[in-house]
Amino acid sequence: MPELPEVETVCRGIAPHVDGQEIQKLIVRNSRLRWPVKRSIAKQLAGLTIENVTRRGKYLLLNTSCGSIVIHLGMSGKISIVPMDTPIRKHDHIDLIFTTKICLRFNDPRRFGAFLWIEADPLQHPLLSNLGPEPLSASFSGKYLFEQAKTCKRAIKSFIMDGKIVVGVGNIYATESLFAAGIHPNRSCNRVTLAECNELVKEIKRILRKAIKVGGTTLKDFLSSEGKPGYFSQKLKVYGRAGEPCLQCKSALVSMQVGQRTTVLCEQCQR
DNA sequence: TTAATCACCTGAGGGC
DNA sequence: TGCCCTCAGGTGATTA
Repeated sequence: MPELPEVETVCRGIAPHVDGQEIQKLIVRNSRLRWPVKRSIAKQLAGLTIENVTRRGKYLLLNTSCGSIVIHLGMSGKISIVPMDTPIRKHDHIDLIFTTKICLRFNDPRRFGAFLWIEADPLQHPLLSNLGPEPLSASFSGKYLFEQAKTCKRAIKSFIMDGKIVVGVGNIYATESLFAAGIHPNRSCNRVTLAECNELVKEIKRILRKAIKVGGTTLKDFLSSEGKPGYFSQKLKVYGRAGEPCLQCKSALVSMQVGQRTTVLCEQCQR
């Protein structure tokens, strides 16, 4: 399931293949993604050149001179760079074919992903304009998190997974970061101190950087654009380990629901 | 205004 | 072996 490190890995993986490429055509085999893919955009895209590939939160932006293709991988989305005559597999919904006969292929079994064409500054689009800071940027600090959290009564885990607060922190990294910071995921935001916010932000940044370095986390669904798995799952300390001993205190890790998401925690180490 | 819940969707895994 | 059921999860929309 792609989170920020996975999307960053894909972004870095596809950029060398698509930067400067001229779009020949768009093939939409299945338009039923999170939002219907308008087949009419194929005419608009033909002839445009991808100037660069960037990322905002979990959105990939393929930027051209007159707009951007915005891709979200959802829960199970994968992007691969393949020769255009590569056989179609199940769930290969979209092909973006370049004049060099290279194809950017979007595969998404669960179809929670998105493929949009935005004819303006994508960062002003409603989907992206309200997003919080990038977690690895200087603007995401302990002080920022504390200021946002101090008047809020939500569970801290739901809070740091809210894209309006900070982008790109999904269930896996929120779970791991809260364990590393020793904070119970169900604690109300307004009961988290500035010192704890500093520690939590430090851990979020550390864990995300580490995950990016090894290419993301492979659980059931994620492979990079080159088909390689990420290796961060081998470093997870709590996620997916309910019932197993805590690596710090040896007591059994427990599983609970926070904001309709499964969370694993150590009740001894997280308060 | 804020927070919680719902809906979307399919593959994996377990039970029978 | 095959069928059925449950679970997993990101995020916008809806509801309380």
